Amino acid sequence: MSKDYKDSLCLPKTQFPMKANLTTREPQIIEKWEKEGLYGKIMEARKDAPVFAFHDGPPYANGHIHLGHALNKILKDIVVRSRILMGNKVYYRPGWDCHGLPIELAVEKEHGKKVHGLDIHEFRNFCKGYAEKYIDIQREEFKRLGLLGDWENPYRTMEFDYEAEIARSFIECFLKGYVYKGLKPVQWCIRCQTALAEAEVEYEDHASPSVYVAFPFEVEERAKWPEALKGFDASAVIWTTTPWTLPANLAIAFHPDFTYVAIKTKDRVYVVAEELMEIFLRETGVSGTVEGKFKGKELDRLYFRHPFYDRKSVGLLAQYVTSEQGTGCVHTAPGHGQEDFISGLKYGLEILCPVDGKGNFVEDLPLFGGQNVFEANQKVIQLLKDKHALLKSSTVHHSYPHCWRCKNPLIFRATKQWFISLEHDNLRRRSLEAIEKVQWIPAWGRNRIYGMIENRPDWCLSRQRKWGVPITLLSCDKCGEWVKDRKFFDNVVKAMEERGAGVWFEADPSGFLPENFACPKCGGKKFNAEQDILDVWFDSGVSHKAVLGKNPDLPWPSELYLEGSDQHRGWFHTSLLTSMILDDKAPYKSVITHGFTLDGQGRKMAKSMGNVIPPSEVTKKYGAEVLRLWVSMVDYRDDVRLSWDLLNQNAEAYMKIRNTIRYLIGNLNGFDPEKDKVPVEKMLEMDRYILYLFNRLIPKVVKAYDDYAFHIINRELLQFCTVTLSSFYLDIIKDRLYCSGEKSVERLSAQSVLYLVLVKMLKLMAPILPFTAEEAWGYLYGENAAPIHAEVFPEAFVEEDPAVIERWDKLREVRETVNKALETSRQKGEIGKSLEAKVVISVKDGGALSLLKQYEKILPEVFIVSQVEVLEGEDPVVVVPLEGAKCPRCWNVPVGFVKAGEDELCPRCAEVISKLS
RNA sequence: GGGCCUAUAGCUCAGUUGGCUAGAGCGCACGCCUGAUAAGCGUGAGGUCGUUAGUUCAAUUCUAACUAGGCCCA
Repeated sequence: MSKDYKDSLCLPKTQFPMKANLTTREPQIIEKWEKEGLYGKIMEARKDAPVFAFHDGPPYANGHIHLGHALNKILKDIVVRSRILMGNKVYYRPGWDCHGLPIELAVEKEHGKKVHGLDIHEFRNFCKGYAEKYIDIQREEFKRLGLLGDWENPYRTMEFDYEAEIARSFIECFLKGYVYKGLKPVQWCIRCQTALAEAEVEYEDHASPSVYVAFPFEVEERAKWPEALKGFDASAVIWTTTPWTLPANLAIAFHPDFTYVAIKTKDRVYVVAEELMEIFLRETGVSGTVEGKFKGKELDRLYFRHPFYDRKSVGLLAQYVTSEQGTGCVHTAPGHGQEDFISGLKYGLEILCPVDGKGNFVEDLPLFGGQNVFEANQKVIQLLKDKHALLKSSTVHHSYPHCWRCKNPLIFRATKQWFISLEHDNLRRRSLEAIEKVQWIPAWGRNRIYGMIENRPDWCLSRQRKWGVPITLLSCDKCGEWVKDRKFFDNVVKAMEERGAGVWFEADPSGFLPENFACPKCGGKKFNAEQDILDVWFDSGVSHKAVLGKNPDLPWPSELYLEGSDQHRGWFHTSLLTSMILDDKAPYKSVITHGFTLDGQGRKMAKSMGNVIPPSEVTKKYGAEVLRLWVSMVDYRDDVRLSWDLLNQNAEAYMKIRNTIRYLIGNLNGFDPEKDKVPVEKMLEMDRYILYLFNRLIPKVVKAYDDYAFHIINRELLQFCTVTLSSFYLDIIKDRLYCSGEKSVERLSAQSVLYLVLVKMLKLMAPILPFTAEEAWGYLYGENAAPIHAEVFPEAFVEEDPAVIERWDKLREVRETVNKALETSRQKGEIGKSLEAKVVISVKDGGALSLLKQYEKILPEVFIVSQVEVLEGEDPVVVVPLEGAKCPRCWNVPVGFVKAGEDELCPRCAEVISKLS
């Protein structure tokens, strides 16, 4: 029985725990970062460095963060951290969007009826408190993900100076002539006499009249009619469930690509869409024959006679015309419907709305003046019947919008609203031109936002709400002229800076007028103040004004915006428009979008589906690093999937990386880089080979950071750890590390590689795995070392020898063949571990033969076998199980033994032992 | 219904301007090791490249339609 030689080996040794215990360790590291002021230290270290301007899009201050937030903010954090390691100064100032309807609704829900009794200031205070509460909650949730930034000083759209900036920006838009007041249909409750937002609408079953109405073609234009109609006096038939809107009818919409048919009955000719003809005939009981067909586009701008007023109704084309119900000829009243309104704008129609806030027709409306709209339904139907315009009248039950407060049915009613004109000063065209100058990542983002800006209607800015920044305009009571006095606006903005946007509601805003101000138009002295507030999209849309350019570290324009792809319609869009108005330039140079988070099956995450994974549960179960690793694994430009299964996969990948790091640290035990580092040119060739491979990895990873292609980094780092290091290099050098003399050149050479790789690799992964990088950094350099997060990325650091790389790539191929042969032998039960084998390689190819001959001495090490013989011949690889005794120290089966004390050891071990004593 | 986008092994990704038997890692299966041990190593099985048509000598790659999914409109 030979003695135990374990003590004579240099086995890996470290306190770096194998078990990450992220759920408890991460919060400790975060606390440490805060305590030592890590972010301040980094900013200090980059004091004179070039600034990378990055602007945070503000999440809405409502509710807990969800996975989408986590994805977004972790991506941003990887950007921030990687740019810092590229040597830039990056000031990340997080923001929150604080105003708006969802918070108002939440406050109303929270406080119940009590809220209705509150005056506007008390109500706004409740809203403010609510937003603050959720900012605090979200801030903690974000910090838990390891996000680096100025969390003590975020920007908040409800901050007084921010509110003042919103007002100032709006005033600029107004004074530059972009802002006008126009009509727009909104959901309206005639009982509460108020506009309702979509979120306040409840859909319930409702019984409505259903009528088919004929609109005769204008006979005077017969020449322009489709051929099929020319011989007849034809009528287009519309279908509606709101007969009371017929007095406001100004148009009939057709689908340009639908086929329409002329149906001849015994006394008239009706036009309906071919696809809906059958339903039409069945519903109305009309019978007739098809006399001809034509496309909807032939009806563009033809005129029809209104069934009971002496006026025309124009034919227009619209994509929204459906072939699922109705007749394919859609009654259009621009004052009473969203789509009707859009079409009305497009065709230059009046936004006619002869209905007041109580739901009564205005007094001067012929035939129905003063009547309630719902009660007027039957009278309209009767009138249609009298005019022989009614084909059929019945009742339908369908889902219809109701007021969530009083539960009464709503109507669509045009109301006066403030708009930003897309045409004023060529805003639309200039914006489109600006889009071309921005780099969109991925590239299709350009098409998406371009199409939206190209086709969007004017921006409706006003909301009949309380929690927001008021539209600070006054109109003359006498002549209606809007006050454009600079001094007045300055006073308003100044007051807001001091006391917040609420000042507008405190007293009569006329008080902000200069003394003795009179209307320049009529000399009037009495003014009325607007009570509406601004769309919250305007708030966040001017963040570039309120946040950028006020601090040298956060300049305007921003280098980068990074948000979900829904923001092409949202923040990117509104920011662009306001910036074009205010500065005639986009506020960003490049824009990155990421996709949405879906479940493991690629389905949307929803409470009702039970597939929601809250970030807090991920950090609780796995830790932020695992979530961050997931973010870096997926190609975020497309939608991304997350499931517990996927997290598990990432937890294992994390363990692989962590164990590799741990092993490197463990084997560097006792290694003093100052004294022990072997210069590259004196290293063993295999060690240099690994260094070359790692050397190639560095620029690849740094470039991927620069390109924001994080999933490439994930793959490259993980593969380097598993393939190059763990299964190849580390496995091979075990013998050298453990069994060679502690300070032998063989061992120090390998340790030098481990050291270089570890230090540089930690920096490369620090943006993705900041906690782990920091933890390992501490084991290398001690707890008080300069933080890894203020380091810079490594650069390629050795001159590669391509011949070495080529030779070793080839040797690795041979190694694979040898492994297959060993496995076969193992399956046969001839050997267990590979050290029990001798390998005989026979090759014919001259080049390969000389290569193997050249390396014959170290091949046992490379293949992790005891002996290797290289022959010229045809048999590729023969595995010979070795029966002989193994060296009790290194477990190799040597060709010959050497006496060392009481035992026989292999020559190498004998020498090492002899030097020990 | 419209605009934009996506679809390659169970999962996450590669696949240069169309051209060898479509790759990797993970997972899985089987095995080895017990001196990285709640670790490490080896081997292997998995793909009609969403479907269908078209262009071409040749299509995962180009075109169209369809299907499924996502975002934004309506």
